[in-house]
Amino acid sequence: MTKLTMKDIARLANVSQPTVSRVINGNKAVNEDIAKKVMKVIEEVGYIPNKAAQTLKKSSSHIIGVCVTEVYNPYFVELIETLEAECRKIGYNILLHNSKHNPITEWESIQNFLARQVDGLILVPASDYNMQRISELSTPSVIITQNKPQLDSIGLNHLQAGKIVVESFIRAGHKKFGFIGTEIDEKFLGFDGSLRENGFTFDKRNYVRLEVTSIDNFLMRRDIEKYFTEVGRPDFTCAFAANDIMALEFMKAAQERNIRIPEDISLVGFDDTYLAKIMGISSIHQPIEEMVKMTIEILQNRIEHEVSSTPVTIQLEPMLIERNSSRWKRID
Amino acid sequence: MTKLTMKDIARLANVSQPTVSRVINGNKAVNEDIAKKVMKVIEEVGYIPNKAAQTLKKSSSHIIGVCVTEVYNPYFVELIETLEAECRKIGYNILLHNSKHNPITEWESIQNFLARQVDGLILVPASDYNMQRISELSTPSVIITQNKPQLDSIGLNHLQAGKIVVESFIRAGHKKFGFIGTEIDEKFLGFDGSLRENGFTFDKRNYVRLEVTSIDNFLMRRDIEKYFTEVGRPDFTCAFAANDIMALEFMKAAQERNIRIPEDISLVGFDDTYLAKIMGISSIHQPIEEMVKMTIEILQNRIEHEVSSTPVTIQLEPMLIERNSSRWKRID
DNA sequence: CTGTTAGCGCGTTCAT
DNA sequence: ATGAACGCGCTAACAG
Repeated sequence: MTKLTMKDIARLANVSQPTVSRVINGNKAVNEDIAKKVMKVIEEVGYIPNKAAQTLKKSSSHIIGVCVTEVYNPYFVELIETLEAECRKIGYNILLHNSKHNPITEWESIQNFLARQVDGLILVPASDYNMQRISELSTPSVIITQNKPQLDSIGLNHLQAGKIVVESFIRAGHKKFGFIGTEIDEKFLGFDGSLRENGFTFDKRNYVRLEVTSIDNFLMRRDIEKYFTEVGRPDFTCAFAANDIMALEFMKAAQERNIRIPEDISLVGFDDTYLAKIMGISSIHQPIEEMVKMTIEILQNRIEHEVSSTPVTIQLEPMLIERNSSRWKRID
Repeated sequence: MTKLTMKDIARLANVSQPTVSRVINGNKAVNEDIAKKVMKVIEEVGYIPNKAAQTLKKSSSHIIGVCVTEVYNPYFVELIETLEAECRKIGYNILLHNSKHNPITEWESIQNFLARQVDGLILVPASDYNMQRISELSTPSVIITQNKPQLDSIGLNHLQAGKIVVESFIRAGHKKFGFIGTEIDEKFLGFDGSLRENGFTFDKRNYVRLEVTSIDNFLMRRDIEKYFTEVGRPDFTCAFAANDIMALEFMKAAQERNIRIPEDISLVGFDDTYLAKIMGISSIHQPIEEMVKMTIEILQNRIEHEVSSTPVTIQLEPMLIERNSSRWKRID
């Protein structure tokens, strides 16, 4: 079966090609009987309009380009799934790329999106590197999970997240604090800042540092093992991990050294993914659905109304979900 | 910055539009100086060719449509990531859909792929429902993870996987066998068949059955809880789970009831995902990279040579990776 | 080597 | 209400 075009349908239905176009696009100005006949032919032969031609003609593809930084973390998978579902509801498809935290790759992806005539971009940014030129694009874009001044963005208050965790640790009687992550980000700054506010200081040796490039099981485990080898038994009684995977990896590595969670070390993760739920790890909840819905609303607005006013910045508040990994009162 | 076309570049470089096209497509029959000038202009203004127009002209989009059944299982995430990486290497993008085990959704996705002029399809089938009409498409397609007679397919020998697991259980001294899954599939048939061959029978009450629709943490857990509530302490000393998530959920639910893994119940999962690695769950390894590479090779062949010979069927052999969840000799 | 011409499949005037 | 004609941006065939 060779590809059919509108012309073929027109011939089969004894009408002109524009009439077929009108029928397909629900143009009312067309005789009902003719419309029915055309529809019948379309059904019979299984004709599907060529979106490349439609895109070319309307300079709109009904595709949203999405670029995330990783998919190892189930949080992003859930994010993508929700994005896809919500986009589908309003008639958009998603073109998905993975920058793997690499700004060069991110920019290549964006070029590709533009070449494919996407109507909008949704980005989990790999770094600040591309933000400026993204803001200069004629294609509207929204940053998700983080806030960036130059662009429409919708993120979580990471500073506040760090603070919430510190406060819960302090309430539970902890005095020595650990952090598990890849970099000095806002989560850490909130964590560190809140410690100071409460009269504590963060001991740098309690930073379990993973490489940004350690985004698989083997590499993360290696970094954590390295920490234990260098430091021995950790000098903290509670720890905040930058995401649930890190929390889980740390928990397993600790348990193998007979460090009990939460008795010896209380643990809080980030993202509140299914991993945290299954494993009973406390975690900072990110309201994915809310974020996604707002993101798409903003984007759709930009696409349809093209109002290039000042960037919209929305910041959602984090919530700590307490589970067994941190349900422990410290008495000493 | 409004969208630029080849015509604009041509004007800026004082050449004709087809010359720009030649330069971009690396056509050698073009004066070097002119080529350089054109390239310079392209660089300066940041021109990107319109792929919708290219697609329309060449009736080839350089897109592969991929439709999977779920993304909750990290196995599929890894599969998708590998597919994307391999496709990118040969200049293809991926359009990703999720059928959520629904054949209707699957067919809609395929229609969408065809509308977008994809050059090929890669499918994790939702059921046999669409196989026939997929085989009648003019767009080449390959089924991955399972074997289907009508189509090119590359899968794992699931029967053999069930058999391997049974044999390892028997060697460890087990006599009462459990299965955790959603349906009577080949894994189960291999498991059950091998039990018979070895003089055992599978007790239906030892089937921990999850709904096909239970593809998230909450629902799977509910199904497993239901099993424990109905059956009480399971009457098996070893169990084979249809995937790693199920294995993990079962493990956690069991442990909460003071059933020890592996001492009381030895456990083997399926897919050998990072979950199994982190949690020390034995699992059947699926050679993702090998599968993906072969899939793409077959597809590329079909796309380029269009040889519609008989379907290619490749079946890879499973391998059991033993970890702590089943390292236990049963003596009774 | 380069420019002119045509046409991919569709939506959109403009006539009728 | 319908058809003829045009053009979206690009590649390919053909002249010159």
